[in-house]
Amino acid sequence: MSARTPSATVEDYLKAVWSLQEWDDAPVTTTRLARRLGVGAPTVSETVQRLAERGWLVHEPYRGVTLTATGRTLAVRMVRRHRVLETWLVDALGYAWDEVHEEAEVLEHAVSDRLVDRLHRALGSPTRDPHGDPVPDADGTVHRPDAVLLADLAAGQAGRVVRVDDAVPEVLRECDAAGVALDVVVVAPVALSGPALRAVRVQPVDAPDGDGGA
Amino acid sequence: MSARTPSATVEDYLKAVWSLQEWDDAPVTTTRLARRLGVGAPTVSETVQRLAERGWLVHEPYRGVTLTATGRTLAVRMVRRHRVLETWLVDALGYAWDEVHEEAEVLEHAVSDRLVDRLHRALGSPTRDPHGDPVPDADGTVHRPDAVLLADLAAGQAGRVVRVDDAVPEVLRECDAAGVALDVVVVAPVALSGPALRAVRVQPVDAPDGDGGA
DNA sequence: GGTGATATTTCGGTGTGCCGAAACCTGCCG
DNA sequence: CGGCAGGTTTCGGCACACCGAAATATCACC
Repeated sequence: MSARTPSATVEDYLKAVWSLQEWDDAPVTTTRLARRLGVGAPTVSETVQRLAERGWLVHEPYRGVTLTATGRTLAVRMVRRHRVLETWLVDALGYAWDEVHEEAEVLEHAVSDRLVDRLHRALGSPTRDPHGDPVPDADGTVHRPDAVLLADLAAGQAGRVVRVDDAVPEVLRECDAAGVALDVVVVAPVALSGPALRAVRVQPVDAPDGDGGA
Repeated sequence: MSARTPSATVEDYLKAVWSLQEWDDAPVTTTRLARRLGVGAPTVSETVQRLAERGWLVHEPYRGVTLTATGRTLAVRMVRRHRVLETWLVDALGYAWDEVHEEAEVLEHAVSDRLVDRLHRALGSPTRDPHGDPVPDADGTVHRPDAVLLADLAAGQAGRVVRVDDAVPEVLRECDAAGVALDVVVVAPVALSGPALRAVRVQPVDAPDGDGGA
């Protein structure tokens, strides 16, 4: 139950739990966490137990995990750090949007809240990162735009791109090549691979005036 | 002898060894390292042995440690990271010079060389950090200005401040209060505490026209 | 309602990095 | 040159974070 300073591993686990639930509310199992974190299933089982003892999450054995209020706060803080850092890398240092994820993944464990807040302000207090993901407020509020997977968009229907999952760099480069970028209006079907279609989220719009990309 | 990716601890130890020799060539003992790193003497003994096995340094038991070429390269890379980061915090984010050390100490383990190089360029390729310490080149070259301790400056002699040790924030704030900043010309004796007099290095100059601070 | 495939946890084991207590060198001083 | 006070290393032990192999639970299908 001790509340010591969380290690980078703890931060990673909590952020992973939160992220797995951001766009999808299927139960967060240890196996999904293992895949996400790139470690073995036994490691996750064990670590999850430690985190549960520390009060960051609740573990229902063989069922899955849920964040406690404390855990969620820490998780959202990590997400904020990650997204502010990605924005900084792109806006201030000229990185491409497919190059920032890995770098931010490491940096997020090393920046103080103070630094993140200054950085955020210096960047003009952006509300979303280069991939369209919302930047949580410093108080932990997250404004999630409701949007559908591009894969689920009915043929002929138009949608404005509001978010592209940044986990797989190849997908981002594929979007670049297809002209799919934030705020671009596309019309289904769009010529993208399956993974890419599931990485892009759009807000349906009425007036299909863009060229779509097909 | 394996050459795996160095951990943050390894980076800290190597940088500490290098730093203890930057302005002073007394032997680097495990005890000095322990004080510097804030860990116990047994820990240092043990860790130093691991680093020696990995080929980063040579350990002469009961005598002290010396960096190998590989170790020195890594150490200087860490110093470069640290100093570029400090410069960034001050120049781009408005931190005061007594606030950046701790922050950079953590960040230096999380930034890639690529990021540091971009940052360095974005800052205008500075050759020294906010405390006057030289920023090593990307290839590992360090240009150390020869300068004497303010404590050793003969009375009546003038000197231009070229470097202030940033290890102790209080010393930096004391300098602020006394008007001692980089490039300021002071005349000995200067009204500073002992630790501060030993933290400031000056280059003697012929024309004592500044007001000194006494 | 049993049974097997699959998911999950337990078990034994490893490397890193830390500690206090105890053993050990080294150099100095009488 | 012996002994003592330092500094230094060795020893036993701990927490974290990982793994593969083995045991165990769950669920879906017959």
